[in-house]
Amino acid sequence: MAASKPPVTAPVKAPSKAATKASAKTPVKAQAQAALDAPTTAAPVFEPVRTRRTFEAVCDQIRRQVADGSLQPGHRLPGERELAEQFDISRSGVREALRSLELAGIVVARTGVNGGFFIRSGGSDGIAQAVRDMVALGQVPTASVTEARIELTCVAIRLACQRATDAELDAIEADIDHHTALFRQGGGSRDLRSVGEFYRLLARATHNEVIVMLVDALSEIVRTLLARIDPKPREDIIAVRRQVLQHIRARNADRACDAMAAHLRHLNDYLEAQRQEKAALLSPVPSKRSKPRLTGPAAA
Amino acid sequence: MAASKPPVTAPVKAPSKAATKASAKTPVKAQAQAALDAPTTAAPVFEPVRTRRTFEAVCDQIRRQVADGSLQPGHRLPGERELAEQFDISRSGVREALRSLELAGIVVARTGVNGGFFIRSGGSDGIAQAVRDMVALGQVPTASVTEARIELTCVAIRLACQRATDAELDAIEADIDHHTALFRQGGGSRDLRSVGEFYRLLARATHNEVIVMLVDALSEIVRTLLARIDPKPREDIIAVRRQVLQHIRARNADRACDAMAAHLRHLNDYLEAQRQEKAALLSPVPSKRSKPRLTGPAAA
DNA sequence: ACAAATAAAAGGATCAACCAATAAGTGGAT
DNA sequence: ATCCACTTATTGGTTGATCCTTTTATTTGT
Repeated sequence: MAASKPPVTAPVKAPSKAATKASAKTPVKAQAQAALDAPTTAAPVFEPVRTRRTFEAVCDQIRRQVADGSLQPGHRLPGERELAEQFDISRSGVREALRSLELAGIVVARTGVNGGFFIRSGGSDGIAQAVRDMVALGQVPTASVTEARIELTCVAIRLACQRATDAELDAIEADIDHHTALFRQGGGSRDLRSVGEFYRLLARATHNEVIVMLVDALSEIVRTLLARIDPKPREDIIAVRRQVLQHIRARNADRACDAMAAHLRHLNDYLEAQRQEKAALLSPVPSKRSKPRLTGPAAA
Repeated sequence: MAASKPPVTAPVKAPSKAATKASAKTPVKAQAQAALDAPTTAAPVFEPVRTRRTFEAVCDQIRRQVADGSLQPGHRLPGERELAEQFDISRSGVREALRSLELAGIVVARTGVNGGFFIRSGGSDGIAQAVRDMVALGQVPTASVTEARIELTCVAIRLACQRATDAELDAIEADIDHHTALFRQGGGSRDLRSVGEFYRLLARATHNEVIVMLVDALSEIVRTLLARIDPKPREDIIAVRRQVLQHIRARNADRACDAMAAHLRHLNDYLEAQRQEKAALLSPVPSKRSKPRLTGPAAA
């Protein structure tokens, strides 16, 4: 049966598929290893290449097919069991690969009959997650994040001034009106969640999806970074947004940028001050509450 | 023995750890499901929450500990087997979680005794990968990518004009000199690889790590997007870089930006033309060379 | 004292089940 | 004929046991 269908995917492992599966499994690893232990002698002209675990090879094959259009959004991959057979690896290996692709936002899993893994269409969470991880891990100060966000927002405003259609600007205005109503209504603290909608709509007016993705990601990061801090000047936010929108309508990029940047900077300072205040309260008791680390620093 | 060590990680699954493991395993999923099928009645005020597969819960716990500093770069996680015991899940689940974290650049695996999973320190490949995936998948036109890159580079230049130290600018100049030597030497096609170094150094002069990450990612994307197209104007590139550097040294952001943007736009046009030309050659034969898709479009 | 052999620890991979969710079919009651 | 409940097959989700490979620490032999 395996011979009847076209060899859609190249087996990840070795030459052929022996019956007992006790065939050689080393060649892939040998190649990877040879590329890996280049002893960093002269100029670093070599690609990272990295160790090739089986699931990585699977990921690469699928990624490549997505990249060159062989696999398009909505398409369905063969089932885990069938993929395992085609790649000639175990189902676990396939699953690890699919996990990774799913985490990266490439595919999405659906259970049940007629389920399976499908190529995703939209979604830009991947970038947000990546930036968030960098922030959490790389000791990037939050100031850098907010600054980058300010700069990117200004870029978006300038492009929007050149390209925004009336319909898009109307959508922004509708969003502002929506928020105004929520505030008047006494919408409590829950409305912080939709702060990003304004920026997303603004970015969309640039007609550049990459800008949308980046602005969206950074806005979301800042939002979660400074979450649960309750900012007072709500009316301010509304006012500034209306102001920025009017400047954009007038195609006056400079004034729109200035207003936006000043607002964001001010807001950032305010929130940063609160953060420091809160940190000062907590600093006499670094405490290590009850969250021990998994293990201590590594020996190496 | 399990009781002697502190409960470092909360078991992912249910209440307790029964001896036979035949205990209930539904509560986590039940909760997730309850949160999931909120029928979208009123305003979308709920967090995405998403279905909680076990490995996702594991990822979240580790991510959280990384985020709040309990786990810092260099630290070592317990072994897969021990983690499986602590989380009270199978080793496969732990592996899937660790795979995901590794793909995201959070941890790195080392085999052998005294090996294990370690928290990574640097690295910004995650963003590049995310953007690349979006491009491959989301049908983002390459023009959007290059435009975003141009805008971001200008942002970097402006910030660099404000903050760059002489040492940083000297480093850029050294890089340019290095490339000049390579070109004169007739370095062939290999030198395209290090195009990004200039932009990385430039971005680093902003003293904003997020900008560095973003510029780096976009530069790398553009580089791979337009790979194997051999640009003629090499001397041009060197000349423009020197020019931009001089403008930055003079703290003249506007002129530096203009020079850079004009150059990038021109280069982009040139490469885009080549791309279209190449596409025109290929279009009469869409061919589907020998790379069949895994399956056809989904029924759903 | 140094080198080779060995043991141990850790990730890497596989297999064979079984569980859970779900779309599609089946069949009876209205 | 229509509609609802039930069954079923398929597919991802999870488990645990078993083995392989790599790497370091230790032992052992000269």
